[in-house]
Amino acid sequence: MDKTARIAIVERAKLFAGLPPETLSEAAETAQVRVVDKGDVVFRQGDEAGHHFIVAWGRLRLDQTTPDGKNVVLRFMGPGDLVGSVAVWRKVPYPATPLAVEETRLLVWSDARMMELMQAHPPLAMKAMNMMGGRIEELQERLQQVATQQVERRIAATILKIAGQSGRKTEAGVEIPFALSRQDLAEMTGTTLHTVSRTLSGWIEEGILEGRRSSHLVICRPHRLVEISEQA
Amino acid sequence: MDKTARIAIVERAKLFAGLPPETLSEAAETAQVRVVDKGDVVFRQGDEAGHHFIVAWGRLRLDQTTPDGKNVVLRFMGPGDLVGSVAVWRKVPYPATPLAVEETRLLVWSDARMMELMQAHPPLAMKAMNMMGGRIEELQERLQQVATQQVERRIAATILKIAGQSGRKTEAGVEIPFALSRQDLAEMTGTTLHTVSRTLSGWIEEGILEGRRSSHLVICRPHRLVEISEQA
DNA sequence: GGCGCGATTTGAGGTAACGCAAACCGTCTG
DNA sequence: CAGACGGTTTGCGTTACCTCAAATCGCGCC
Repeated sequence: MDKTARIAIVERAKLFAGLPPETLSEAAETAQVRVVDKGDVVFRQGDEAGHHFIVAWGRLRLDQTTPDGKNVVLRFMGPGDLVGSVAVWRKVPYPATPLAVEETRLLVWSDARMMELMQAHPPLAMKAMNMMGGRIEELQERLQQVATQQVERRIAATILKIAGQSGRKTEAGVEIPFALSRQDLAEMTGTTLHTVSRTLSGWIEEGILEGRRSSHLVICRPHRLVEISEQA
Repeated sequence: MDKTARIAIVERAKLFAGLPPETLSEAAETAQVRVVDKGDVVFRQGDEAGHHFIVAWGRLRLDQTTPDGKNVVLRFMGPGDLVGSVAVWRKVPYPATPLAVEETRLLVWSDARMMELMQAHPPLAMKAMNMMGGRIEELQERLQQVATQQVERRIAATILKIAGQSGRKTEAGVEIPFALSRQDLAEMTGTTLHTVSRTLSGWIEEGILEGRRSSHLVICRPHRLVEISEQA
């Protein structure tokens, strides 16, 4: 990966978006590159946090495992997303495990390097706070959903959110361009894969979705899903 | 409120803790003071965000109302806690409403003033990120709880967390020193006040708690509550 | 002291969603 | 192509929790 490519990645990253070219250039130069195969993890929940990552290509699923062995999917992350920084800044162990659901390439900065960058370029700190704020809002919204809405609405909202982040238009509708299992959806919405399967089956019957038995999900009637996600 | 008092408050605030005296002094000088009566709000969800607040004395309940009229209690806040900043930094409307559950006094900074402070004192930005990170972790933990654990465990964990933040030792046990209704607990744990009431009744029977019919909750056997919050 | 309001308690019945279990189906492997 | 495997689908009994409803209590107010 040459420098131009790195700059392009850095430029697209939410953390650096809109910053002056010198900043981008310096950030790109000081980054390492790391490739993670499908199924492998970037780091593990509980590891000491020493590095910041930005996704260049690929897709990660951020998992949190509870003491009693249950798993929660906190979010999916794609190009431009920042991974691990919250823990590094707080000097606490990584609170979750990012697992590659497809081959993924990341830019890496050590704690020290990122610190230098942020001190040399103050707007970076502002950007970082902005991003963290976004995470807080997202989490508050999800908490509210899980706490007040019933399963069908949560599943609909979750699929729509993923489609909004990563969906691609095709002839048939909006496609989610990676393997998203019923188990994943269950662990994002706080339900069981059985309930997710039943719910999706229903929607496929009604022509809202396509994608029986794995393959990628395609949303044929997004508007209908929105209705479900908003229904009283 | 004189300057010494303000400095004492600023010093205790998590945002300023450990910073050099000049910083504290400058922060204290540039703050306004605001008093909010019990039952009144500091601002409303949806208002344009223009001010940062730090709780000096008193207690706030942070409420988020959903489009369909349901309410979620995001957290309780006491002395030292920062209110509103996430929205100000993100330049989005306040996403929730802080309501005073007792008379509360706050220090106030305009967006511009806080910006100046942060530019003059870079460690402030670090502190701010640290606090936001803490919120993220807290929210992730609560999401995990609501998504995977059953109601009894969630209520136990919530009471313990509140006791940890605000509890006071008394002869009978740890007391939660403000009015915490069953409705509040229900809106924090994603259940109904009926279920909370039944659960607490059970615990009072068993001597784990005291506090039938309002009055303040007292935790007589904290260890037992911890067991419940961890039980498989 | 009597009254009325809001919070709490408790009961009874219903149901959304879970847990278990079995069948099903692509896909990869040898 | 047979076989095994992992994700999925579906049925059925169970249950934790909700909803509706009523009784009870504490407190402030006149």
